[in-house]
Amino acid sequence: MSLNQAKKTVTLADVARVAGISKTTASHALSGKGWVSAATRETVVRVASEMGFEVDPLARLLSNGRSEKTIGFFTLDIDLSSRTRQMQIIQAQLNDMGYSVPIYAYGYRGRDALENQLELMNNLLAQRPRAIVCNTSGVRDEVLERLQKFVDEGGVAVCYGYSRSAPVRCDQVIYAEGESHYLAARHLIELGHRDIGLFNVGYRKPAKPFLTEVQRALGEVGAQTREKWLFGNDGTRRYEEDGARLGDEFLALKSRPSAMIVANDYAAVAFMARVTRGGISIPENLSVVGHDDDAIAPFGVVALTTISSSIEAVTVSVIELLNSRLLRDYSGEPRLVTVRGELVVRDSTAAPR
Amino acid sequence: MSLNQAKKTVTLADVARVAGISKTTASHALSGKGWVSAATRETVVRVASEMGFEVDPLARLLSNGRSEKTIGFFTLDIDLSSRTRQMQIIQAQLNDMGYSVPIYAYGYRGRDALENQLELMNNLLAQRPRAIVCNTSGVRDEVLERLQKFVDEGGVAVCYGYSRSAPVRCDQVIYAEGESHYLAARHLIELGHRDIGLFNVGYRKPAKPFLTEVQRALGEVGAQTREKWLFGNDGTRRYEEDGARLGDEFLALKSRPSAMIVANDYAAVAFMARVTRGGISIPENLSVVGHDDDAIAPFGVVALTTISSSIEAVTVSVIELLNSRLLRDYSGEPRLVTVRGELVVRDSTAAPR
DNA sequence: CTGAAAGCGCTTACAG
DNA sequence: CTGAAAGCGCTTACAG
Repeated sequence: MSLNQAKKTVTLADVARVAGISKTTASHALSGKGWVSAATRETVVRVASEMGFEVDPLARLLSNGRSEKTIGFFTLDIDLSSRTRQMQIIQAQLNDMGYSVPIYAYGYRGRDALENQLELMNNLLAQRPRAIVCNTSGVRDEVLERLQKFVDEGGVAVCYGYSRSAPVRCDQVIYAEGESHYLAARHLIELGHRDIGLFNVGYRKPAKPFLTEVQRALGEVGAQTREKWLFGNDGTRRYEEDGARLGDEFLALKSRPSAMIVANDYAAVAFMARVTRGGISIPENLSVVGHDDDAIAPFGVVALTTISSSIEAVTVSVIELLNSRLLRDYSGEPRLVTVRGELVVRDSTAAPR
Repeated sequence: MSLNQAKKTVTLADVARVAGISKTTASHALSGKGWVSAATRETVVRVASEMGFEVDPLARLLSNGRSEKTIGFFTLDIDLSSRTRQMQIIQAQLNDMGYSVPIYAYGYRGRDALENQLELMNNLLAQRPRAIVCNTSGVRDEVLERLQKFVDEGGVAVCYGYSRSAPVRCDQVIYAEGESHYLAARHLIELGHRDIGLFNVGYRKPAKPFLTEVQRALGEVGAQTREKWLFGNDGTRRYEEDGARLGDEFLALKSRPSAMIVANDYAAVAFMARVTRGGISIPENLSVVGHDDDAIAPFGVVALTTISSSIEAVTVSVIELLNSRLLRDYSGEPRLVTVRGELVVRDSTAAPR
């Protein structure tokens, strides 16, 4: 709008003037701090509501420090998976506790260059929230350093993410990703599989904890992974599209593994559909295990065996850690909670051949 | 943290003192506004960075009005569907244009009581963003009134949502939901179906534009909907769960329709899986059409025929409307852009029997 | 119980 | 080119 017709909003001073008292008293009356006679308070409250007065949170913040009722949520990617559902649940719970919980996210996967991440964190920090919940998945160390500073200055932060604990001295809950993949591999091995392929989302090839844990499981029975059967992607597409591509690559294989571990249920469901239509029947010719136990898992071409990533448990822990700091004033050492996945057997896995 | 050891952060005044100049000049040097000698500017910039100075956005805001570089995103529900992908894309584009785009959402479906909605909007407004993008789906009029006030005060807002244009005098893009369902119904009717069932998410029964448009299509061939075949839900579960329940209800039906229009692809996919395992084959015994063309649509038990909700088109329009106001300083009358869905035929529909 | 005054950290006319 | 001063809208010792 070119004409900045900003209607003068009503301020505390206006209220005070109309009510015939000082700003100080008006402030006290409205906030409930300090002493004010019942009569005065009543007048002020009435006048304020008549005039449509609302305190400017900015001014309040500037004059008194931290924003007590807001908790910032930092996450790089809001994907269409249980992970986002998890964020929602955390947010909902905090809302119920009376906090405002704006989400600082940066578009979708593949856009989170360091510079963008830093800016995002700075924007969040600028709100001076009471606390910060940080999904550390994909977050760079430089960004976590800023978070560390926030903590050092007396802010409370709770981080959650995969495998490695983030380099921040704050409460954390981590999901033991490697162990989960180990579970998946063990399940397949016990069924008799030795030729196992891997697919990871967001990495060119299955990376660290995923790959090594599957190799460990395989090693226990004298088997190993094969380079040809290691798949990944660049993490910019949707899970289903990645899964379908994987299906194409799989169908093009000269020699195929008898089982696939696909690190995302949506990708796994799309993969199964593509491969089934390519003539492979699951689980007769191919076993598939997913990851996350997303809502879609039971409803694909065949009900998907998967690893529950304990969305629930992570959520509960995050809230609990936060509560102990916020409500119970706990101020001890940072705590680390580890959550494990569980195997959920459905119909997509069976003995090979 | 009980001991509020907040390290004194460095302020503009500190920088000015160390650089041996006034706050005014320091401010000018840093912001690039007003005249400052090159030498002074250089000194100030160096000192500032040495001291790790960063302007407090709050103070800046309080002293100069609106927050130029932030655009607030208001949406009630971040569901796990294309709708969220759409939000991400809009956010990403705005990020690329240099805006910070915090998301103000309120947990998940079913939690958005008026009171909560209002508070959410107030929190967003408190940021004094340059602009607001508002997904009006499910948003109450009282909340939109607040948004109207924002617009009246010179803020720019763009709303987008289903069917009805929101009661706000601002640019809007609406998705013609009713027409889309009409398309779905026509498609089925042309295939020969007369017995069509409906499922809507978030409503107890298929509501206004959905129901009436399907009835219109049916009316054109002298057919009509049947009360028994109208399904809905309360909108608090995940789409897949809703779809599975629908499947159970469908299987329990004494007489069944020959086709179902399911207003969400995830629900439709789960519905198909459940019903298929219950012995119904699609499309031989039952045709199904979904809605949204979500990423999952092609990958269920059978590839789903659906209506694309033109996520892309909505996104483009929202950005364009925003740009014309923000970049090109357009300040004319509010504009209304209508976007239509398109039928995407896949394998879940065929002639009945 | 009430109020004058200082202060939060910046920006911006306005006067040199 | 530079700076003293007022102001953004509130809160909070501190003094009545």
